[in-house]
Amino acid sequence: MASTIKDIARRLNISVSTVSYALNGGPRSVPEEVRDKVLTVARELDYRPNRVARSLITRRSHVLGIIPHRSSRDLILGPFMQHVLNGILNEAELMMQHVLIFTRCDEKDTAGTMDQFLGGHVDGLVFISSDGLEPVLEELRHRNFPHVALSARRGASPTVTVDNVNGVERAMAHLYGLGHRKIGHLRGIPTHYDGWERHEAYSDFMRRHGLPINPSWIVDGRFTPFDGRCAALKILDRPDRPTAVFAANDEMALGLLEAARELGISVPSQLSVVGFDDSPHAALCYPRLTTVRQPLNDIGAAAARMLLDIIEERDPVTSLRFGTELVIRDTTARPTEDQS
Amino acid sequence: MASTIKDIARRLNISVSTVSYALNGGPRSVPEEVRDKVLTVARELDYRPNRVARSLITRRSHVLGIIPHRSSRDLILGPFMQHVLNGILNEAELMMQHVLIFTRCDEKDTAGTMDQFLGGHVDGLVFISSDGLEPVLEELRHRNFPHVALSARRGASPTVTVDNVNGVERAMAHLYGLGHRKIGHLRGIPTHYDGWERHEAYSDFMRRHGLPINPSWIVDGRFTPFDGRCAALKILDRPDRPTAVFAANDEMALGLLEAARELGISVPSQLSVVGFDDSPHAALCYPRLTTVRQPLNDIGAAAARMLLDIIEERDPVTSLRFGTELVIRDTTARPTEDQS
DNA sequence: CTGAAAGCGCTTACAG
DNA sequence: CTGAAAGCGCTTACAG
Repeated sequence: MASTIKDIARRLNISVSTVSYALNGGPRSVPEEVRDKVLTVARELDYRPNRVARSLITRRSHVLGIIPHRSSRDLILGPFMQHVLNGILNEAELMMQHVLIFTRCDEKDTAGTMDQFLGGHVDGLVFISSDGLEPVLEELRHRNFPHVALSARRGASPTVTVDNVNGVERAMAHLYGLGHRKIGHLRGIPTHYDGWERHEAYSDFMRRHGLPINPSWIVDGRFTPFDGRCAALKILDRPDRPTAVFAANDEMALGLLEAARELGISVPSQLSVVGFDDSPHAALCYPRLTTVRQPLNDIGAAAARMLLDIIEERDPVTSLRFGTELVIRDTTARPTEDQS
Repeated sequence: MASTIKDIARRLNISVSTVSYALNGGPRSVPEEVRDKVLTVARELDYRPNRVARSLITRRSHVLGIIPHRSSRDLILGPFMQHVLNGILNEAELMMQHVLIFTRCDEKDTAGTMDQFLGGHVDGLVFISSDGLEPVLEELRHRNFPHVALSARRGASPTVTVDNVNGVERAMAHLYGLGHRKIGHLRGIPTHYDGWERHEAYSDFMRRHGLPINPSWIVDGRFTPFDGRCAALKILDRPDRPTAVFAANDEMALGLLEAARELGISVPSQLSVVGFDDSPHAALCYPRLTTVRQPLNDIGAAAARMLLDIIEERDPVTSLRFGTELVIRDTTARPTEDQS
């Protein structure tokens, strides 16, 4: 059986309060010799403080909760989640917090979900995506429970987002500037806010420039290379295929590149491709991917910091939006004459 | 203020025990009408059970702890961690457990580290790597605290490992079979058990086949593409470069491919490359990477399951080793005549 | 200055 | 069958 402060107190014939104060170095001061004795006995007994008992009183666990996005039955950790999580973890470490990932998060069972979230295991929550979780966010707001959402509509809950509209604008303007007029889109999950916003921005650009939006040039995918490949096959394997495709993220663009290779369509000479994210592999694949960079690590770190600010009732910052940058590499070029 | 079972009990003039039994549906039975009233009031008061209070008594948090490997000051979530974590999360979900990632894990401060681990936040621990944490594992064993280690020497603590020796053997035999005799190695962190074991297996193969081991053909890296590129540059940018290189993981192999491209060395005609992992990008890069596949997701899932088995004192399974498979793609070929 | 006691929100033996 | 009580391991006002 593990030892407790009671055991230490008994051994030294002092009160538990003194032991507690000695162990924590405050707030009440303890004579140095007593403190030393407590520390010695603690070591002898292999004492480890029970943080759960403490957090029952202090109402702080020093753990940040993460709610991953679930694009299907199982949880897929793509580069987006990977790098955002990396940012969260590094920032959490600096702030001396741990990170708990909630696995079960049934959209239909709001009550059960709330039970998990509010059970005291975490001091606050970072939602990787708000997709399907509006009722949960709503209740969290109502209960005033600290939370931050990525990929969510700005306004209601505190958010850390990326400027999708601006990012897509850069990508599309680049393609348009090269001479592309027939531009397709590998769309993300439409209920996913970023996916939705990028598609909106794409459509908006096409309309504004009087370009034809061909429905068969727009196919959905769940942000994976596999989905990207399948979707790309549908778009590219037809006589009236577009001369360029903008993919909602790099993973799908990678799948698109693969599909093009399979169909013998050479990139960028016969097809231009732009992705979104600038995940590390965008620079390692071949041809190297032209893409819209968003600072995934920084977004994660900012979300973690904002969450702790809310938990500790500091600044009233409630939303942050990161800019993007177009990274031109080797998958984009002018369309060839006969294509236009 | 959030409501508690006391509030419910007071409202209905019944005891907290009855409320507790009603809410939990047992173990004591409660008349249906009382149960209904309790549930109604609970809803009215927006009652959420405090799981921390419960876990103080039951000594179960239903949370599995993860200790990531830290290759440098900050935590790097490469594909290895990504897919292992994915396996852990999916399995944890099936087992109704959440997952807590420990951010702070100072190798020098064993006591402080143990405080975190044993604080009651988690029921057990999965170590992504044992690198630098032997003293911690030792104490965990001594205290009989449930834990499982990946990338660790089999024997002391329960482990889930991959058969590195066999995997490397396949990779090397493939290169040797193609006619390669001058084979270099992009080595992982030597204190990392998998990295160490792969290097041992590489050396062993070279020796057994009477091949020359040239120290300048072996360079270390921390498993990242960036390190792979730097290391590869050292190996390749010299007159007596090897005709093939075996990289300790795919990420470094990807960096190697990039370095070769920069140096104008064409793969596979002038240089053969084999990686390890078969992470998704191995099939998406160009040329597609020949590599040793290990079932990362399954390894994570198995570790999670083994941990819960230990926590709940089921089977006495204490170690599991997964096999590998050579996936031949486009980065390996016979060496050209003039190279031999 | 230090000890006895209340209490965090639960679960569960123990009485009645 | 149900309530009063003890207790999980702590923290911290409250007495002395």
